[in-house]
Amino acid sequence: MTMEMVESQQDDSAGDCMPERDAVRLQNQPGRSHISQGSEAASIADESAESEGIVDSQRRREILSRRPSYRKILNELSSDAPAIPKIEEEKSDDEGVPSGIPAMAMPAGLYHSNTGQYITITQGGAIQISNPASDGVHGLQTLGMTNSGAPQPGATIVQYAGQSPHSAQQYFVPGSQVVVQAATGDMPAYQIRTPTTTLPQGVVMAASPGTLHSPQQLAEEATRKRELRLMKNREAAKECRRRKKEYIKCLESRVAVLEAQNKKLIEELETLKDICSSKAD
DNA sequence: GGTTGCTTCCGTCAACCAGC
DNA sequence: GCTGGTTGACGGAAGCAACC
Repeated sequence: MTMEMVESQQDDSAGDCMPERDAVRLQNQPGRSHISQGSEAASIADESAESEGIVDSQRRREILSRRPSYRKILNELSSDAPAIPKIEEEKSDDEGVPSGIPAMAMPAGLYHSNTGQYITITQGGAIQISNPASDGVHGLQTLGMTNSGAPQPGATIVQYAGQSPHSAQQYFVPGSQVVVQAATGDMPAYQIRTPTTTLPQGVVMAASPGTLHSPQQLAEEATRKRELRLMKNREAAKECRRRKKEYIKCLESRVAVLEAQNKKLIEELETLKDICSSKAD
């Protein structure tokens, strides 16, 4: 349990509603110092070691060390105080869902097609297909999903609003599910279903590494990897901020509870003091 | 209406860290 | 050692209120 953190958060919450970013900046003043800016922080720590000795350096390194994740901290908090809800671990997409039936309320996910496109499943259950070659956001295609009238049990038909320039597209989705282009014609359909054969989980690259020969292909692959990394990090940043907000809310509620407890104990103490003084008289 | 300051949100980068 | 997840820092954009 990191009491230092709770105390610091209590101090923060006790003050005015300074934005978290500015609060952190003020804490890290002056300049662009950052507790986890590796080389910069290390250089500061090294300089202090020379001037202030090994012990001080170690203490400084402890201060500079990275904090545990919000989920970890909050779960530790909640283990100390059962009233505080835990941040739930990410559940697999097919958890709690009958086999073969897609989870329509699945969290926003990012997937990669065998044609180099990216598929994002939004909170609302819609599927967005983007082409990284067209600057990511541009070329976004949104698909509506419906479960009604599925031709086979457990399959979700995704009706494609636009004309697909590709043929025989196949989208692999974690959770032993696969999105496939299920029909041809004027209105191509997509299905999310459990594959009959074992498929690799997660991201499937557009081509096997052995098929990449030309520098252009390598560059495209590098660009694709970068786009994928950026999109994943984008989603991770959103999730991280959400957890941070939840973490701060929990800390604030904990502060409120502790303040109430403190007030109650002070009142009890005053009552006992009065009783003792009256008995002494 | 234009400007300014503040706040919030988001995307990106870079570093750290755990799991393999 | 590599890889992918996590998160602080930073900059930009947008919204809003106060002021001129």
